[in-house]
Amino acid sequence: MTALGYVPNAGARAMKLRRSGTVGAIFPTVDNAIFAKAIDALQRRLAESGMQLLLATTGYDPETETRQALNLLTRGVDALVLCGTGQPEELLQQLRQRGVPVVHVMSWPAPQELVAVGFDNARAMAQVVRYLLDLGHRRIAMLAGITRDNDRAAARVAGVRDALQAAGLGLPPAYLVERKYDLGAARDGLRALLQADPRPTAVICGNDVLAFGALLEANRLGVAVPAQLSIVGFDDLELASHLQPALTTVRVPAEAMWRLAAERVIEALRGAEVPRATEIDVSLVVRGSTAPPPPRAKRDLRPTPPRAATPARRR
Amino acid sequence: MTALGYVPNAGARAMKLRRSGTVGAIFPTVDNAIFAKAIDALQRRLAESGMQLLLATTGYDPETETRQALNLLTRGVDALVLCGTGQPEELLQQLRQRGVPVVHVMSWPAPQELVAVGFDNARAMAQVVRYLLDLGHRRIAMLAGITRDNDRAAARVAGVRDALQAAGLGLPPAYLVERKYDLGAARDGLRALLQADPRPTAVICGNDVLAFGALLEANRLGVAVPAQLSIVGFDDLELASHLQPALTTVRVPAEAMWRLAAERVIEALRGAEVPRATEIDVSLVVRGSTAPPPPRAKRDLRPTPPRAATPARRR
DNA sequence: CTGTTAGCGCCTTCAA
DNA sequence: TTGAAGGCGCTAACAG
Repeated sequence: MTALGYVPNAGARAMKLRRSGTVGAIFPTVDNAIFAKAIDALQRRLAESGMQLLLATTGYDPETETRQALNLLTRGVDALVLCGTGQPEELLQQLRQRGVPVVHVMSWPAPQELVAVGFDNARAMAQVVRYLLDLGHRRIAMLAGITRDNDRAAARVAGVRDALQAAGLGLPPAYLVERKYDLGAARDGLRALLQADPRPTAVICGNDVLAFGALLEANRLGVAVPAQLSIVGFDDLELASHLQPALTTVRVPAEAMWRLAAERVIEALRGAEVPRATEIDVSLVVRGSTAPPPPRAKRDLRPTPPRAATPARRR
Repeated sequence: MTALGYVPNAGARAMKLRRSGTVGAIFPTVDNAIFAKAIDALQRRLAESGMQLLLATTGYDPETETRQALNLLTRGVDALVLCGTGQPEELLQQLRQRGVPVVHVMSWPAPQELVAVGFDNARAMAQVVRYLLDLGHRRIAMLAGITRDNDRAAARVAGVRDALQAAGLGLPPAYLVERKYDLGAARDGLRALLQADPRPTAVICGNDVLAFGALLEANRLGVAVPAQLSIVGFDDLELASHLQPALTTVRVPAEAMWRLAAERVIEALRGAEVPRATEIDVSLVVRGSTAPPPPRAKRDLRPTPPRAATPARRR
């Protein structure tokens, strides 16, 4: 019978068994190494249990996320994996009443009723801030991702802001810039931050892509990293350790986290009681892009006399 | 009725309509920006036509590719998108007799009976070789991807080899190294090539990831790019234009190519007659990582007296 | 242990 | 225009 090339029909199978062996995952985009890793890990773990991944992307738009979620449900997915916990309430409610298992990844803590596997974005950033403070930095700026409709990006900004406030500092408007996660935007963001007066001695980036852009732009502008400017990223992508200087960043065990998310899905589909929120540990990896601030900048917190902003040479 | 949260059941629908509205795509891996772009483009174009992407990966293993293809068919995909044309004959035959539309992407030309959208990997590389020859290079080496089970990687090596041979040169074993597509392996590969005597004055890389690694390693070793060593990549990933020096590379219009592949799928599912093989134009983008060879190296083709190999400092 | 059958939810056809 | 019914391919329950 296999000689005849028979393969079962999944539609009929799904109809009878009332499950499709298919899990949906919705990502903001797939064009970011951190999500590529996620897809990879999810896909592999699900495949090990004979399940297939159905992929959808939202372009960071919550309405699209809702549409895609319903689309996937129509497609008969047995469960959903979502990024973060910031989904529209109406969507969450609909998923709840439909009884589809949902696992939220990358955020922790999470609202009571959600199943989540993630890390504490704010706490991680607070750790970064404390590290920079310990080095002697006082002028700490942030090159953040777009926080709108992105609970992780927002939590990272909040973490930085709160930690700075706790240290008697703050995050003034000129020290906070939001940019898309691409190298061009990141470079532009760094230039904007370098216009601030006094100029920051350290820039915390919302993720490694932003940090790569910042690093490249600093190199181009002749701003020495880390001597004149410290840069910190988030994610620890492969490239982070290869750049020169190597990037100090927050390591996220993405592979393990997404694998665990897949496991939660599988448990839930087995009918097992799954833990609500699971925290994944992240840690600061110190490399060459951070150092104490230059002596002149260390002295005080008050504005230095205005200087001409570094002119942005054309590429 | 939508107020009750009704969504149709895709299984039943698929059964009745004899199509699932689902297209399968099989990639070697998703953890490479070039494939991430591909997934993104495919997914978007299919979504525009109300179709959903089912994703599978092979880890560059042809057996896994066969298994995944059958898996996807079981899942009821209406069509398949595959990378390259190097699939096992038994798989292609099975797909043919089953009558599933299949589109092969990234390779051109393709065997008569296949529907393909791709570019001529060998010709693109020949163009790179000619460019380097015109600059005056004679010692041209290649840092290739793993060619086994990868028709694109193999075609790129063949393109380089043939073009060198046509110029009365060749690609001796010491000038050809194959490495996985990751930065660590690429750096190692560059070190290996730099041991060759005489040392190459230009290195053509199988893709941009390898080129990034080569560039980073050259920087670390203090080998000036492009003054002492020219480096060429393939793909034109975002990072290529941002690195210092910016990478000379072959631009592949990935977005357009994958979109067209999706279009071919859609046409085929409409029952339209689809063009067999469509060639996508690629072009060399000259940036800062290539220049004429250093004067000393330019002189002759014969081995220079052996020197100590560049010692590989630890990172 | 093997063989038969009902029904999963939808769409299309045919009847009223 | 609205309504009823068959069958897509499978599995599980049940009969022989």
